[in-house]
Amino acid sequence: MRETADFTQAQNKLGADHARALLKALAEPIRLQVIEALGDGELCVCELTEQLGLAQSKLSFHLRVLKEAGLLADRQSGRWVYYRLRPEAIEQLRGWLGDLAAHCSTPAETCC
Amino acid sequence: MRETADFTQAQNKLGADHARALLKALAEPIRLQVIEALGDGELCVCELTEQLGLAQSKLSFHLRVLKEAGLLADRQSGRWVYYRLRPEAIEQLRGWLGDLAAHCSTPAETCC
DNA sequence: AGCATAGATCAAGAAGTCTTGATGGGTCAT
DNA sequence: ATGACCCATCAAGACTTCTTGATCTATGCT
Repeated sequence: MRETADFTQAQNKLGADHARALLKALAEPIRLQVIEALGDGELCVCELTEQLGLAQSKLSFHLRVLKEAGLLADRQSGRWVYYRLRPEAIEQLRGWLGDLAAHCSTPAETCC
Repeated sequence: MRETADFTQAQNKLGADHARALLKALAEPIRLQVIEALGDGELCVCELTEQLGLAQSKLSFHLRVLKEAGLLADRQSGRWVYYRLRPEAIEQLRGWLGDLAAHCSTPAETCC
């Protein structure tokens, strides 16, 4: 199972695949650290590498996952690439979870 | 990385580990199907097996993951084990995501 | 042009997760 | 007590994802 789709475009309604990509992207400690590190504003890869103490290619791998899920946006400036959060993505996921929870209100019944 | 913790207890604040377990649990198509199937109310394993067309041991594996994440509760009655949703877990995750998004509001600054 | 730095990508191996089929424990009916 | 059924668990293999180190491209400096 490979995640190749690019979910960068903002959408009001999240498809199940996009939601899964977001969930999977967030369910990883390193990626969560990246998210938190970017909470204070945009950073370039070298700064992130240093702050998190990660190998460059490892960080690059996780940045790609986050970006493909739509959680990050990047911007090149000279030699540097700056990554920043797209909080809309988190909000979209929250909305999706809300819809999911809304489906879970029917009263129980017997089975078998 | 093995998830052994039992997050069944309701808590107002979600720890990062629990949040990750929830995210990971939801980021799987079969487990999502289970959640959706249980949206209409509690079902026993044999019903789920039939509805989703899954091998029994496969379903059992995923039920365990969902239960350990706190998304499901179970109840034994005679020979049958009934599983039901714990929508609080989804709400907790929504809350956690809200907190995460709240951290992402600081203005950008230069780096390197 | 030549060199240094930032970062992406790739291939191979390590680690994690899922699937499959077999086994075992508990409950009920006979 | 025997047998049938429901379900959990286990071990082995299949498949994904992550890590590591090397290589490659692009930018900018001298």
